[in-house]
Amino acid sequence: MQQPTRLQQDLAERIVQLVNEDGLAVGDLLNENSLARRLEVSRTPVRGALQHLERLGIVARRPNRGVELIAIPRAESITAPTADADEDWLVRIARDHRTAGLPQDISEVEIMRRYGLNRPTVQRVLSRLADLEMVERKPGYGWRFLTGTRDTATHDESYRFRLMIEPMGILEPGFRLESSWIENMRRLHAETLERPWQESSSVAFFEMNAAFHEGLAAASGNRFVHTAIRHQNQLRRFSQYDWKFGFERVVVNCREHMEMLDYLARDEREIASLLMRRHLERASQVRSRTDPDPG
Amino acid sequence: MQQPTRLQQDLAERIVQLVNEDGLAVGDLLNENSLARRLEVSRTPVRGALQHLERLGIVARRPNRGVELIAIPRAESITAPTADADEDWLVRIARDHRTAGLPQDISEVEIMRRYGLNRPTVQRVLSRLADLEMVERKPGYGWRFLTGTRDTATHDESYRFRLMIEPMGILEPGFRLESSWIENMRRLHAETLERPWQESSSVAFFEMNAAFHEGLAAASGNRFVHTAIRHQNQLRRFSQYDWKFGFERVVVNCREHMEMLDYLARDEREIASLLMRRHLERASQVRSRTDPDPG
DNA sequence: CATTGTATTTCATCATGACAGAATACAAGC
DNA sequence: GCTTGTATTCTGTCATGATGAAATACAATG
Repeated sequence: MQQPTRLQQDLAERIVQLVNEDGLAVGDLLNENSLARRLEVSRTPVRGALQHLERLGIVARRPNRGVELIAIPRAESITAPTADADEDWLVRIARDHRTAGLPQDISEVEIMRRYGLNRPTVQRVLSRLADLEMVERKPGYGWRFLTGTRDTATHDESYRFRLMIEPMGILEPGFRLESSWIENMRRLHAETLERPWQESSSVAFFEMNAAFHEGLAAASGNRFVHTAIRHQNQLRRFSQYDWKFGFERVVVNCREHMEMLDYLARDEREIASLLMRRHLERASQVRSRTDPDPG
Repeated sequence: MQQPTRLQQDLAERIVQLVNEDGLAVGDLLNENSLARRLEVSRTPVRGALQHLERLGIVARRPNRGVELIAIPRAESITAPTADADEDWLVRIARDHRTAGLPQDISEVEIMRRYGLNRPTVQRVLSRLADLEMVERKPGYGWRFLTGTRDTATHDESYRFRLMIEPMGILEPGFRLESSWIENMRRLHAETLERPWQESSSVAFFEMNAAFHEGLAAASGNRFVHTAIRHQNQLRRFSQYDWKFGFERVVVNCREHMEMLDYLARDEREIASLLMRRHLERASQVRSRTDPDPG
């Protein structure tokens, strides 16, 4: 075994996390069985993860005695480079269509040819795009892209939908926000404001933005709210990876987010909800200024 | 070719529909090419559909001249018996789990064995169940059912989510309702009230109920509202196919729906929206009476 | 006796090929 | 020239087998 599996990398990360949470020290012994039980997985992939950690010099195997902790690592040092393989194809295909690299109607084999993908992958990607209503199956064979004429309308519908949900989500009875989450978000926003803006920052900015809204949706305690917002984020990911509104809009966005965080930290949810409403209303108008709706 | 394909049956239905819409009479000729163009499909499946209609005695082929209409059928006489093959498995598997016929954790092959399904079908079904958050992939192999402890909470969350969306959907700027849809819904509801209630009516009642809410969501003109409600209906389909609240609740439900239809027919959308809010609030409390929440 | 090491079984994914149906092109008939 | 008839090509689904990884059972060791 050379390259650790996706699962093994995940487990390695989670093991490091557990080590930190349990406050273990150098020299302590880890136990394959209990790790497997806590991670809800069999011993086999746990061993793979431990071998990976061994190569990184974090643990050392003591035959028949346990796995000794050599160094306490930070979680970041293990993080796998690849996130979700399919996700990248989703974004790439959607973009290629927008930039007219792909025809409106297309077959699965055509995509296989163009991108050198195998059929299962293409099918997964297409069915995910279909969930997002970006493509649909044609009656006979093939698929058809749905975006095109409806793009500007979609934008408005998306914001009106979020206006129904996000402010109300904050008022859900089960709403509960970790203070560590708030702190983390504050830090990320502050860093974004301090760092000079570059073209390459747009993806990171988008993801922070998405994480903010998704985190609040998750905190609502209402899984349907959460699912709906995750869905929205995934959709917006296609069209907004290339941020074209300049840094001043980034500043406004971060300020508004941080204001909400302030009130949420004090559990002033009614105010936060109102701020969210205004935030979304403002954001929805941004496009109209730069790219006015012909309607 | 013996049995018409799924696609061919669909096309047969749509051809009948077109015949009715166009007001064609017995003796008129149909044209394969134009049908294929209108149905956005090649001639091949159209021919299959026409052969199907020929066997049913609705058309007759006139070689090299056209396809003659022998009888004007009602759309219902063609309707295929099978709706969506996967859908049935979805419902069945979800129910089998609820009634403890299936273990909490299960592998794909286990499902293949139990139901005699092939792997692609199992994978489609499982991934759809995963979209509905009824199952999730275990870290290693296999799947895990998520329902169980969370069922009562899910019920409340679902209604609160719908309360955010459905009343607002009626107020969407793009809202537009076909008057034929209103009439059709009125008729269905009236029939439900007149006909004696039987156990077997519960599925039909559920589907009418779902069609009402989904139709209004579609009318909102906001595709995200529509998608979200479709999603909710699919979810409720699993737990509510067996209606256990008696006929009096059916009566209340139909009356409330019909009241909304009255106002919608007069385009009194604000009132309809308010009625929808109250309707959902009442419906959400029904369970609490018959099956009180332990929390 | 608890722990790791090893072997076996089970599982899911991928690759390949067969097959049925849809798309396309061309021929034939009125 | 427009229509259906026929043949060919293309596409997607299903079936099968190979492969690598996870789950499980058992052995070995301190």
